[in-house]
Amino acid sequence: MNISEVAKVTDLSVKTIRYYEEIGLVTPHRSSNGYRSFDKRETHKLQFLASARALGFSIENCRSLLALWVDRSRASADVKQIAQDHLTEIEEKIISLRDMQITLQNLVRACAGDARPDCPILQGLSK
Amino acid sequence: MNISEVAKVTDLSVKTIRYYEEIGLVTPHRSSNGYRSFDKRETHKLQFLASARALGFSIENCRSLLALWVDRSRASADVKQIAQDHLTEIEEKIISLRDMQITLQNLVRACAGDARPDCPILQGLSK
DNA sequence: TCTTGACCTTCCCGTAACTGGAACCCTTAT
DNA sequence: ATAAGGGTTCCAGTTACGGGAAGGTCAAGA
Repeated sequence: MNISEVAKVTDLSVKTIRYYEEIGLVTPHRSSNGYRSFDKRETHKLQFLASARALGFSIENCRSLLALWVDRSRASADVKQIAQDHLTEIEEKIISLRDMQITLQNLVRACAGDARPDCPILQGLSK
Repeated sequence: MNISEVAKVTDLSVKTIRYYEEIGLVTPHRSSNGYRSFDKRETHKLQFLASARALGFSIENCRSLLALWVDRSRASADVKQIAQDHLTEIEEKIISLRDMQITLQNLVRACAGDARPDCPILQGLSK
């Protein structure tokens, strides 16, 4: 499969796939004309990467997960550790965003949002 | 005030303050020795910026908010618009993170996390 | 006076994970 | 012959700074 076809089935952009090759996540063969050629295995890797990225794993975590995925003798504990750590990060981000949300909601609610200059939002920010 | 002192009172890093000057958010005077010298006004701007950044506003939004802040003839509607848009972004991020969280929680729960290779997390990612 | 240490300066590189664009090659159809 | 629609590489830009080098400035102590 050529790159644009793989892009379609994996729902990744052509640019992204080239980037993943550049950083060593996939290693497609090359046709005689120099075009990348993706077999089933490399395509499946890209699908795996797409799923992991969709769950917010960093590229480096994806690299680790991919290595565990191809390693038949892995321990599931190693996978779980990565996932658990990532989950913790997600929870922290949610908490941080929620704090911002609450503060902002209060400011927005208090602001008339009309033509007058008085603005509780700006007041809140200048303290 | 010299830069390190301002850094302390604003709780911004020295690097960050220099960066804010570079992109035109603040314009400190210079002492005869070339050191930056922050008066009350510039220091207050930095405090404003620190608050806005803490609420997750982008630098460009901070620039707009700062302009409205110094503009005595602003309409509070303009401020509210920026805040409301940002609030929407935050809500979208939270939703996205919560989706990831739920999916990941299910995978992590299903994974034994022991020495065996069987791993529902990897299975979930390879679909 | 000299030196030491703590300031300050500018300048340049690196980060994450790509995206956009330029310049150019390959293939197929008209 | 040419045009359209693939493909290729390489370079620059994105966000909001942080790290570090090379070097000027200042106040205090020996």
